[in-house]
Amino acid sequence: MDHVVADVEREIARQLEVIKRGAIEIIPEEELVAKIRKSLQTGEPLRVKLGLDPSAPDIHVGHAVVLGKLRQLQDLGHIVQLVIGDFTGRIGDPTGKSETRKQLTEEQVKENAKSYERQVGKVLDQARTEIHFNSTWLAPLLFSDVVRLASTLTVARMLERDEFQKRFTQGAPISIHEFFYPLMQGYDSVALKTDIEIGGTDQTFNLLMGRTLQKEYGLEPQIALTMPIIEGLDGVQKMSKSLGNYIGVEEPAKEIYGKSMSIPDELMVKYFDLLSGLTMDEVRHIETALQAGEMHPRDAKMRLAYLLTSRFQGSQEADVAQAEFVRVFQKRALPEDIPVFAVGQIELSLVALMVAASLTPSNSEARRLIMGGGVRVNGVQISDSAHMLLPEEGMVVQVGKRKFIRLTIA
RNA sequence: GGAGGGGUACCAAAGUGGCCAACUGGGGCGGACUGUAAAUCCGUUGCGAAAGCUUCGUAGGUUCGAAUCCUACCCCCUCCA
Repeated sequence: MDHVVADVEREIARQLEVIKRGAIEIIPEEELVAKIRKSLQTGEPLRVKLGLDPSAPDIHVGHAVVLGKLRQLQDLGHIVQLVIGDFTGRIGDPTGKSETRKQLTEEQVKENAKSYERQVGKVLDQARTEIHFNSTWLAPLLFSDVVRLASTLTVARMLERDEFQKRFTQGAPISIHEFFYPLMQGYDSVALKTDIEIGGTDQTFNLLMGRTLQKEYGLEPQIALTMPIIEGLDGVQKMSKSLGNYIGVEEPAKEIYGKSMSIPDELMVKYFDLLSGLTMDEVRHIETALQAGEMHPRDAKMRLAYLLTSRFQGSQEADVAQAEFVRVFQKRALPEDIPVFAVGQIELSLVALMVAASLTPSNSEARRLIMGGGVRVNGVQISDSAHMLLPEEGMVVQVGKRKFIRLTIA
């Protein structure tokens, strides 16, 4: 009997260690220990929830931090509840921008959910993943239910949320309905009897709301597990689709590799730590080697880029992407496969060609680029914006560092 | 309900009858340097080959001419109730 107990304790310690790696906060840790113990004793897996925004179905590397943690939890035997916020999405998350969201249709929601499933499948274990739509339980609520929900919180309490706090002091608008967002998200945890809810640190308030509401409804409160927010390619703002500073998990290998190479050096170790899949020790090793100047930052970053690419697109693709990167950016040679653009063999202006091949969105833009020295034809810089050219088979037009087309005579 | 302030390009912010397609900063893009890093420097940042056209919350109006003046409307903020 004694060693059974000892085994349980050892297993708890093991699980805790896995869960803690890379996490910012576990609120509260003692309750997590209790939940794990109970799970081990009853054989019931813990339910770990993650909320997803239905309107932006592009999973990026920032999400992968959280997804990676979920995967670890699955590997520990627990269950993931993905909640597609199809109802919440109609309200808009109070993270700035007061644009009212357009309501998604049923089909769009279904489609986006499919897309999520596919992308998330790159990281999660499908067999241990449940997908829920929160309209299922939110839509049927009566106004009286909503009042009951709302009465659990005070305005002062609501204003504790960073985002509200900030906007309130800045005199920026806060709509009343935005207060419902955390309430709804919290109610999701009530409906699903969630044991652990995971999110970025910016979600802390919402995660705690789940605890509050679960207690209010006589349930055992969930644990809030927060993960670091990862900065995007600009190195300053958090990675997000709307800021355009993201690496999408479904992007072509070339893109993932290239974008990874463009992250600032200061961010490298963080990326290694949270996304590379390397052990703590390996990450430490790279970190010290970099600090000591024993490793060229470029080489470290290439390793990172390779690991990220192969994680999402497989190692074969990663090999190709790396070789391509070396060829194009380090040896300044032409990429392997340049998109081909068919033209007639008639003289035409370079500007017109660039627009026709959608290398640039407008003629003005094309002209600016030419005058700025950003355009090459067969490797020769063209600086005359009125430049005319007679297409030849195989002629290569390059715009900037990375946009190429090869002409073919139609 | 009352009083006051405000809505300018991707963002911030000047401009208050012509010199404004709109100062400046940030961001973006391109170039030099390099490691598709950072820092720095240069150019560029509504559309159009140009003439010119469309832009300053929305709709009208005054004027030879408006982002700037008038009218109505919409939205935001602050204080009072």
